[in-house]
Amino acid sequence: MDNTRISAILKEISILLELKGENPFKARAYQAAARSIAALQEPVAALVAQGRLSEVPGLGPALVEKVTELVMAGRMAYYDDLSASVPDGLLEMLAIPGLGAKKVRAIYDHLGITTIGELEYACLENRLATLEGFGQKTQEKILKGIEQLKRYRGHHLLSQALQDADALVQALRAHRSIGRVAVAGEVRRRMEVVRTIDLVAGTDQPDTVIAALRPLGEPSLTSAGTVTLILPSGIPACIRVVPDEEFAVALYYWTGSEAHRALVEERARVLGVTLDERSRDGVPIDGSEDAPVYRTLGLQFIPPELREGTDEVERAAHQMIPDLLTADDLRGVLHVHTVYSDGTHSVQEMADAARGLGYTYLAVCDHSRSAAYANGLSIERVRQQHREIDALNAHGRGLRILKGIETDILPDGNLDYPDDVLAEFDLVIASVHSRFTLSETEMTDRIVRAIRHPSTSILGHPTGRLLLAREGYPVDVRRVIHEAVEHGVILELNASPHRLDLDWRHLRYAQEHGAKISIGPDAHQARELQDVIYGVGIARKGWLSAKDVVNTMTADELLKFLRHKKSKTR
DNA sequence: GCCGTTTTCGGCCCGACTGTTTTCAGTCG
Repeated sequence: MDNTRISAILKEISILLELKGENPFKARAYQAAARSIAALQEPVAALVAQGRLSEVPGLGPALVEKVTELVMAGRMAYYDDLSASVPDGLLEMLAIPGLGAKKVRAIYDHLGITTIGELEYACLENRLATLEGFGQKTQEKILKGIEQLKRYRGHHLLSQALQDADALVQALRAHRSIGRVAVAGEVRRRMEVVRTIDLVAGTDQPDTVIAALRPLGEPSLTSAGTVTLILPSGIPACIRVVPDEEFAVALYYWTGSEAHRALVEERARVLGVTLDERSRDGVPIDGSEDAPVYRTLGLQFIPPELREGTDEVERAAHQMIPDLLTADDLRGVLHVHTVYSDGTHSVQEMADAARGLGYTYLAVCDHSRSAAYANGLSIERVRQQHREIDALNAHGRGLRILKGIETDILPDGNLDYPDDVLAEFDLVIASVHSRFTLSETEMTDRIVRAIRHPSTSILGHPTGRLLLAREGYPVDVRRVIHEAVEHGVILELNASPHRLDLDWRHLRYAQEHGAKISIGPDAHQARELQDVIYGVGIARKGWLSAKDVVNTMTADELLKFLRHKKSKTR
């Protein structure tokens, strides 16, 4: 059992304890232990074997015993009992905005409701509003939340889908009788959320595909030569099994999107060519990729991320598809948190991890003082962190640490420190973390005010959305983009797979209007530095090239760029 | 349930908002 799974179980116990109304500090202790284990560099199993589990912070005698049981026996009686005593539906209800453990408990205790479906029905019957502590507004809010959840249902984060797609590809490649294998569909197009994982496998033996995938679920063959299965994560997968010589066209076809295919087929029609899901004019096009499909139509290769049916085919016809950003173009990491605020690793640990990934600089951007929940930095602690960064930079071993901050944009649009303190940072990310309920005009004015502050370098996660969990706050994104361009402020493409904000649909508009973009992982632990790959996918989807993205610069170039901006606006 | 010390139990992160109340509980970031 790996650390991720152990951490997840401890986290679930903490939620179950809250739902049962147990001592909240006990629940928090489990949460702390979960976090602590997630941050460990070595496997818990190894610590158990060496009798060193008690050295992990947050693990006392009781938890050492329980975690040891989990590792040795593969299960924990306490968790099993707890889990059995709480209906699964109650955990799902917690995803509804405005519903916390106490309210869910009350709904269960007084109305006997155990599923979201029943809850919806009770709201429609006006039964919730009569419950003590609840009212009309709460009932409406819950109904709205349920509507939102329904919209999200059947969608999955790109990060999970990519991980699952990898596992599928590995499983298929392990079989010699399967030729070419590639990821297609929404995952290949790097949609921020996906409904299915599509793959194309070149073989005339669907049975082999089924055998190869049996360890991952219960694969079955549909009549159209498609193998389907539901993965352990809950994501459905479709593997299109085609003869190897039809691979290239099938990969093109199943990558989509439908709108893109319509444009390509129109192009083919004009050229007097027929293109179906298998061949061109009945003749297969050979290739391990689908580039030959585009070549045969006289088109420049269209990277899968751009295949959304806008103007990509027209651009390709005129050789106007730009060189898109690649992960190798990035030299520095912007926007990570450390133990100073709500991160799990120290400045040095984050720096070591960034160096290990080949980056040459790292901007540490912890939370500012108003973010009490995230242990935001007082002015004194800012200075303390700066001293630590200076000391680490004195023998930097190839990685430079920049003094950054993620400052809250206060409700009135001011930043969270006096101007003289803000001037001490190399880089200032300004983000909205509170008061999401302003009107669009008020919110936009608030953000514009922050953009106009001379110290603001980057506008963090510009719309504040959390994918499959929370809509962004209302904001006039185009106005924000224009203000940012005018005042030399960089727009963040937050690469956390939960955010991917700014959205790629806005990124292209920003790029066309001269905006500069930074890609930041918003990492709260070392492992999350690798989240930049999701940002790169979305950047490509937004038609960005290396020149549009500021962390393709060297540290010196970036600092010069930021200083220039400051001197211009002061 | 953990931690630290006050060596045997008290404190554990907090401020603001919202909706329900009529002084506060629950949720959220």
